Amino acid sequence: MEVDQLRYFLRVAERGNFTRAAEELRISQPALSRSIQKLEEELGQPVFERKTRSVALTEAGLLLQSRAQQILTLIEDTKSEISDDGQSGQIRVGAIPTIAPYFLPGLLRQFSAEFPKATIIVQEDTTDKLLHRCTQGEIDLAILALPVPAKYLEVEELFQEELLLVLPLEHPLVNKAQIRLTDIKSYPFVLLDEAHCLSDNIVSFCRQRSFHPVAVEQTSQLAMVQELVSLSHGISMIPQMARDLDETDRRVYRSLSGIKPTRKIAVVWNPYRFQSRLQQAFKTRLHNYAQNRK
Amino acid sequence: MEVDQLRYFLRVAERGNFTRAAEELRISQPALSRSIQKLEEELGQPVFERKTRSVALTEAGLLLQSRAQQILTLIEDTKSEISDDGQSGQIRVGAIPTIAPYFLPGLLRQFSAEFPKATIIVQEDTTDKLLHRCTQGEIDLAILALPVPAKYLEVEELFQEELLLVLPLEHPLVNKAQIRLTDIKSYPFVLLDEAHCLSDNIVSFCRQRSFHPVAVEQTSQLAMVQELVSLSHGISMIPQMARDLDETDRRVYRSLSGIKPTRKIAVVWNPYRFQSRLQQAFKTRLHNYAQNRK
DNA sequence: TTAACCTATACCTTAATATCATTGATACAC
DNA sequence: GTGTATCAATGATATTAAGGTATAGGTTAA
Repeated sequence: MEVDQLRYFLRVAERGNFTRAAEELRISQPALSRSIQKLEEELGQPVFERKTRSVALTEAGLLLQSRAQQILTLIEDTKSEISDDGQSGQIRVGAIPTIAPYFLPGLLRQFSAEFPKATIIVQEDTTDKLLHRCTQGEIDLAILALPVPAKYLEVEELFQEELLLVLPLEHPLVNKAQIRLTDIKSYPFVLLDEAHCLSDNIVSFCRQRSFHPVAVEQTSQLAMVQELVSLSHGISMIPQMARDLDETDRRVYRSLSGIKPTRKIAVVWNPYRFQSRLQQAFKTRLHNYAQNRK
Repeated sequence: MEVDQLRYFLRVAERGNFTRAAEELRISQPALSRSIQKLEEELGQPVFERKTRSVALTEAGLLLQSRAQQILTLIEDTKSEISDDGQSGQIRVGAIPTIAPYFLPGLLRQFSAEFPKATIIVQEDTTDKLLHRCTQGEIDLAILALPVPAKYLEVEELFQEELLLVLPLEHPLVNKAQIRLTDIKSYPFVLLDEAHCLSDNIVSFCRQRSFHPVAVEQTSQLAMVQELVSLSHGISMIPQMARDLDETDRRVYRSLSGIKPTRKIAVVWNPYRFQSRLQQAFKTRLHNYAQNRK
């Protein structure tokens, strides 16, 4: 049983298709077929049930899948652990799009200065995809907003931040001394599309106070939300960190009176994997940076 | 990092010598050297410190040793687990020399009849070597006498049996109606050499009753002890199971009056390794056989 | 200094694994 | 129902990696 065979096997299992898996593995399809054949020969039974348009795992294959995963992870972690000098290496950080551009740059600049030999790879994605990648070991840690359905993952809260109301310049509420939640009920909202958890945060906050914001427009970027608000397409709520970097005067930010909407930012990682010293250093710097942000 | 590389590495680490390890691995020494070199290249640092007459593990090597062990065990167990049909496969049983020939044949006959496809390999060795092999996964289970210093191993007692006094035909004690421990104090003993735990059992039993048996002769086999007793070299104690198979009339077996010396027989295995269904079947048959022995 | 002992290197052979081209089988569209 | 697209498997061939032999090179011990 060879390491490559296991790697190949897992990819086929994931894709359910030899041809596709072979492409991703950058080997030819016949090579992949034969590799799996050898594996099956050694195990004395097939691991895939070949259907006409796809392949499915057999019972033995299902068992092998989890074991192969373990074996490869153990090998990967062994290599990291041995090469761990606490200074060089790479850290793969995931973050949701409503955090990444507003929070990471400062942290990364600071961290890179302290650890010049380290390579940091940032991946932006939605919460559920980041959690999946974290579980799979494709990223080392993820920075996202609570709540997270994080089974088998470690979660540590970093900080809480306010969501600010953002209004067009000429909006009637701009001149109101105190804006309460009930005041905004009747105005249409501009929100991020449903893949983003920020919308969930906002909607669930409103719902708890028994109204459902009417979204007139759904976009995929926070900057777009801000621009649309400036153009009077609606009002919205924007995290403090995004507001801090917004220097325009074409829109107005206001803090709600009464109970303020907030979101909690947390870091998530897979505790079953080896944590390099560099990773640990990154996490402590992350906590410090989160504390001293203001 | 290849599976073979890890296998090679572990052997060199164990032997502390490339040439010797290569012989055991049945590859040439240069092939082994190169394989380790590639491994070190991948890890970015040496795993062995080459001394002039031997090689020692570096810090990285020490780390790799335990990880490599884990990885190979995981791979082995995965293969067993997948190929496990509950009928075929092999079981490697270890037993101490004072148990193996008297206890195992009957059990093995019975087990082989029920599981004709199974292969059973019996290895006779001393208690500490068997425990070590069990820990290393070189044998699946061991049958030996308590007490066992079995860290990280599972121990289950099978049964207890009496140690019988064995005397030459013309020995003065033969005609005594009841023989007590105090009666034998003055007679010289024939014992197994110190590698065998049966001697420990006997000596510790006597010691607890405050006398130390004088050994005039030390042999390495129980059959030899029996023969020497017949030739009046001394007296001894023999486990019940060995007495049961001894059909000669050239020596006399007697049960001691009062507190009788005994030994406890137990089965030991490594709970951290995968237990095949065949192995589990063997263990239940082993328990049954031990119970119904009489 | 020489012999013994080890590991590393150079060079060659063999075996494993890849690729390319193609077949064979099934599903789906028209 | 015939044609076409989709896949995995196979055969022939090329490439690459691993292993073997011979030997160099370095260190210890007699």
